[in-house]
Amino acid sequence: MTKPTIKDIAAQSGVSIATVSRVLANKSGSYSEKTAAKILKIAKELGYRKNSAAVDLVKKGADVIALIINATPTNFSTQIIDGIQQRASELGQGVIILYAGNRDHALQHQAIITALGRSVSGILLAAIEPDEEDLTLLKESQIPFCFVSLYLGTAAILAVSSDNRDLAYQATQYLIDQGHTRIGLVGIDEYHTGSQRRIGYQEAMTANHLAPATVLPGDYSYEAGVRLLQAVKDQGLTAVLAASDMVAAGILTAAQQHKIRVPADLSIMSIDGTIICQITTPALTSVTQDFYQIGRQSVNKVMGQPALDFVPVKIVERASVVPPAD
Amino acid sequence: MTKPTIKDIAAQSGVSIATVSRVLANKSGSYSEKTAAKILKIAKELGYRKNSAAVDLVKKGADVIALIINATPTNFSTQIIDGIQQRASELGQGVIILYAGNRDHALQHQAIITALGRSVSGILLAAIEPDEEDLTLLKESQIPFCFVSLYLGTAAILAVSSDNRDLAYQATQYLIDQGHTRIGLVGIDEYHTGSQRRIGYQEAMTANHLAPATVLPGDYSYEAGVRLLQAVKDQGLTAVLAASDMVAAGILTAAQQHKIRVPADLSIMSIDGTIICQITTPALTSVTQDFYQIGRQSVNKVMGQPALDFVPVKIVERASVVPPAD
DNA sequence: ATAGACATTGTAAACGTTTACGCAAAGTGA
DNA sequence: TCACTTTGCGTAAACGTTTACAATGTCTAT
Repeated sequence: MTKPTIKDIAAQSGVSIATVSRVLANKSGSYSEKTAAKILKIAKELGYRKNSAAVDLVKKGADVIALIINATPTNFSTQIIDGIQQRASELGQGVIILYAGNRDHALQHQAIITALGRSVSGILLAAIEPDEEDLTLLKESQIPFCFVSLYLGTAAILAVSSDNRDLAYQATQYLIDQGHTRIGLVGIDEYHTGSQRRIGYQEAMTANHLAPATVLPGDYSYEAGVRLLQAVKDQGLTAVLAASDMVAAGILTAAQQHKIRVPADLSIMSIDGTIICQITTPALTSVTQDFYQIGRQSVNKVMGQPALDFVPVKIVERASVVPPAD
Repeated sequence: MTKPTIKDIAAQSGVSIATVSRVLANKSGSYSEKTAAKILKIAKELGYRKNSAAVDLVKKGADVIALIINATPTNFSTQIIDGIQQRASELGQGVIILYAGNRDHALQHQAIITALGRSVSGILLAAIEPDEEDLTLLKESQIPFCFVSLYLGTAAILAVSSDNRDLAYQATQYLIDQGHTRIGLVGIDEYHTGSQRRIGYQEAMTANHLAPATVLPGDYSYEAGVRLLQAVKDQGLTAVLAASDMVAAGILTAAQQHKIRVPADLSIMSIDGTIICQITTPALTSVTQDFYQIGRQSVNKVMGQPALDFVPVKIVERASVVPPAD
């Protein structure tokens, strides 16, 4: 009782495999209703299922978008995935997700290789910082790829993200408008996203004649937030812009352990705006990214449709930012 | 400049495609070092990459495990994925993740079809409640499948999870040991996992001669927790066992809005033990599941290796449970 | 020198589809 | 009636690998 093929269906229904294939592929207009009905019936009886490998082989490529994603300490991924999946299915594309571990280089590379080997119709890289090798691999592959939630700083490489410079500028300006002057940027990485945010932060500070106080690098994780609180305290900051909701949460709980009151003694503004912001006490004021939209736009882009480069952010006020005490 | 195949390599190196294939597949002992070196060099120069479709076709199946996962409101997924990925790669299997949306039936079904069409070597279903149709589809497919973090109540179907009955029993007993008598179970679903937990809860209550007070069904989400607080209050409970960290977080923030002090007025014990438990104030005491291990064991199981059915849980005390006030 | 074992390679079939091409039958317009 | 188009279907090639089998050459032990 082996897996049935179109050959079996052909045999049982007394037609050629070509006809079976045409019916099964819905090439309407090239078969009669009668044979179609017969074939479909037999196919169902046999429990027939198309062999995608065979289809991909002859069609030279799968109608599938590969999404490579790493285990970011932060958890915006489901919204991105939702957006991608939705838009992809509107365009008749499936989605397979390849997991690149936790900034694990080998896994990341492996995932790219896998995607290329499957001749997918597009590759999406979410929150992935590529190295040179990955990049040339992708470029030479002839298959379109697009970075998601990461902007490499050049229009030559497809990408959809928030405008990190602007995002940080807005957030910093918001803090300044509240009356803060000793503001730090905490938990950013040292790569593209981080440096773009750093620039926005610095621009906002100098535009308001404030000395850019402190940038404390990290890796967007909860633990980074916890660890960096000491430095925040030492610098005598009255407000911080946290690189992610997780960093914000880390700073918050660490602050509470140090008897630093939030927001009375320290205001925290978070970047991302996931549900984490509602869970903490106090709830975190954030500059919220539209991850769902980022997802959608990225499949547009990788499929050659018109798409946004930057998806707007918005500030949502919750309870973790107030004017400084002094 | 089309994508190079073994044929191109064969032509350039003056050997047959069979030899190229053998070298590229590392069939050691069936080729000489010299030709291997030559072939590998040319392959690299050409930027050759195997066509997985062709390989899968002739090999009748891919060395890949498909993981079907839904967008659970709770976020234990990355740990499960980590475990799966790790163990899979130890066994020489790749992993592709198929996203089943948010308990979206059509998508769920679609994902199963896709996995079957790709003749993967195993299918893992994480936190998926199957319907009859899905189940027969899987059973008839001849390819092994295993539920992850969900036990269907019969040994006939492969599954790896925590022992939900025992988990709920332990948690309830813990609350009782703290002196609570008016204990509710909040946010569970009405399917397998939920009813197993309900049983454990009830057993613990009756074993301690307490009337099972209240079971408030939900969907494991933050919103469910928020919504159900009113009922918790109305029932005059002094402690709740929340179906997930997200539910617990929802109950907590809603309680704070109602000026109910946690844990002084209401103790909250959470099921899952993800990082969410550390983020809230107070931190959530939880019965913590070992999701990483669940992931690992599930690939063992689906690959026919010896594996645990139930992965032990442990109670970790944080700050959200204290003895009742009165 | 001879037989057998072994190492290395080539030939060709197979995997399950899609699709260009061709052909017969049926329909259409004059 | 004829010429032509359309409809429905079959034949066979193609996609890029793997692998059974056969062929060749080399080595070893007699």
